[in-house]
Amino acid sequence: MPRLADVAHRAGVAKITASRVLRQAGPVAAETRARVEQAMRDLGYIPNIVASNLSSNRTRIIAAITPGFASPLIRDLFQGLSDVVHAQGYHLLFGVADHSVGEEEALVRAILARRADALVLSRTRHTASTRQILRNAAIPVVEVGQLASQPIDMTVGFSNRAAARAIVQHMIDRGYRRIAMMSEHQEENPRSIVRRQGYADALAAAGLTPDPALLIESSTDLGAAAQALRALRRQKRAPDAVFCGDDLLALGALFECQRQGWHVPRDIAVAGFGDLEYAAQACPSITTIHVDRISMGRSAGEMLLLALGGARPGRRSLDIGFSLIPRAST
Amino acid sequence: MPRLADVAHRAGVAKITASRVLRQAGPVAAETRARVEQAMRDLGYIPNIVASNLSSNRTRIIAAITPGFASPLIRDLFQGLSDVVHAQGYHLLFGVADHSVGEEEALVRAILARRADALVLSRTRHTASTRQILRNAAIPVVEVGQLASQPIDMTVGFSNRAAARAIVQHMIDRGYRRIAMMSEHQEENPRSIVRRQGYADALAAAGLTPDPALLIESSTDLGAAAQALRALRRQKRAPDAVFCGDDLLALGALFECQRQGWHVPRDIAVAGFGDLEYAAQACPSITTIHVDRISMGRSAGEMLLLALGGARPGRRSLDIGFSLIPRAST
DNA sequence: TTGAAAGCGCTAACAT
DNA sequence: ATGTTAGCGCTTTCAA
Repeated sequence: MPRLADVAHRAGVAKITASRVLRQAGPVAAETRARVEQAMRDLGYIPNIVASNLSSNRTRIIAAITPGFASPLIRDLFQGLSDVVHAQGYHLLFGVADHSVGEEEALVRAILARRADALVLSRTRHTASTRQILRNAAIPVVEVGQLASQPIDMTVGFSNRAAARAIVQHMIDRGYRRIAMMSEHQEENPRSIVRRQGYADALAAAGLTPDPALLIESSTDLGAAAQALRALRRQKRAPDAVFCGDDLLALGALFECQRQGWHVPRDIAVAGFGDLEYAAQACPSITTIHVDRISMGRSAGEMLLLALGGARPGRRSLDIGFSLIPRAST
Repeated sequence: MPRLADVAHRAGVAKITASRVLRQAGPVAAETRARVEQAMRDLGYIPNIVASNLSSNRTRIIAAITPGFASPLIRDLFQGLSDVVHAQGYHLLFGVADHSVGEEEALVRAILARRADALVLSRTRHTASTRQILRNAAIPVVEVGQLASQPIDMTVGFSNRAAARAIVQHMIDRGYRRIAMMSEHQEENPRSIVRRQGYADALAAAGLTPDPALLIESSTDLGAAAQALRALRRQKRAPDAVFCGDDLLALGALFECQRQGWHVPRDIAVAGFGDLEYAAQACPSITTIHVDRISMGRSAGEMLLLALGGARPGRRSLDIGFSLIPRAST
């Protein structure tokens, strides 16, 4: 493989001049530049960025730690993020930490060892030692999704609690009184906890007594959601509405209603969370919370790029908000 | 930041000995090892993998070029892939090439410049020069998804054509005769082309005359699918069945049937592709093609790891197949 | 089992 | 505008 020295030799210049052409940095005469570029083409030169990384102490790698690729949040987030950072020559390196926070810590170490320039965390709970390691590393870090109350560095997201509260409030306004909540097990999805808090907030604000029998867990699976809905309906005092912590659960509940011949929203109202592609088109369409996930990713990327550019902007926390989308299902 | 030399000094050994402990390579006395490990802990040492990369000429980075994160195929594929490669200390680096093949070539160059040890391509059409560059680079490459007929190196996937043929064949067997096909525009999704071929294969095998009026395009969007279905039904000789090139389109079509009061499958049968989570639970459940996407990703990872381990296995092409899942919608 | 010396291919800092 | 020198922090090779 040709090295920069080979290019320089062929162009009749010193290595550093070829390097300047490569990086488009520093002053190079147009004529010299052309000669070097020609030499690069002639040799089929592909720079060794690893060497560049070592020498310059920057990798142009942004690492991202995620619980997996499954969720639409993650998917759109990374779409927006990669759009923004690719445009500046950065690449995204992924670490998947599905399970424990301990796993996260090991990943953080591995990523620091790779000298990533910046880090994206799509989870806001971390071990104390993870926080410490990251503070020491002094690279830009952005926590994204649920807005972090005590960010390690920066955070972009929205309040799941406020959003859940808003949608339950909406159901109360519509006249529903026995509102159930179906959500994932908290271990699986930490957001369930805060969404439940928002649900409780709304009930409390309306002076409604929460009924533990109306809280039901379901894995993220339409079949499980259908089963959970049946369980709710079997109760003596069945709910007149159900808030699902996720549009996928809402869709499962909706299909179950169709199978059983329960009219939505007359027999039971259904609300979801996330505004996934099918929520607007379902029959009936599903009331939900919309979050601009792609722009969340973009904003995260922009904050990182700004920080990488040396600017340490005032705003270390960006609440991108949410919107309530009332539809036919409530 | 502490360097390996600092660790070595503190442990009273030479750099190389500390290096051997770090890499768990080469012979080190248990007692020496313990001293070095203690020194690492004392100093909070985090190795500089960039330096290691340069020196050893391996990065333990597997790069993946994808058209985006949106599709379930990509999502599950990378889930499986990352599971397998993380376990061996490899990390995944992403490049998104949504648009042109020219963009892909630039990305391939960038990735080779980063000295990725291996590459995953989730698209099987490439420029001649991309193929050439990759051949020269001589790193393991796996093309995944649609099984490549002329793989650059290795390929894991299935035949979209055979799968489409199978499902249309199934519809014919069920007695449907005017079978429409709804699919994405080929520019957006190259798989549409081969799925259409499979559709044509099945019609031809059954001696049915293909009717161009029954071919309709729709973007991957439930609203667009609903609109496309209405257009099909408005025709003088309306179809009695529609094969959607994607479960999402099938879901959109199904919802439209619900809204219009068209009975599925009596008024019109609907089939999809992909067996997404909602296909089994929809009302009625949707006939579709199932592909084990996660295991496809795992297999791709295993092939790469094998090749990286020096083995150049006989099988450079792995067809993981598909299965037809007949359900209530047909 | 341990170590000394010589790079890996590039860029930073300081000339000229 | 161009060049020289000296590393970046590790691993390889060879030797003891």
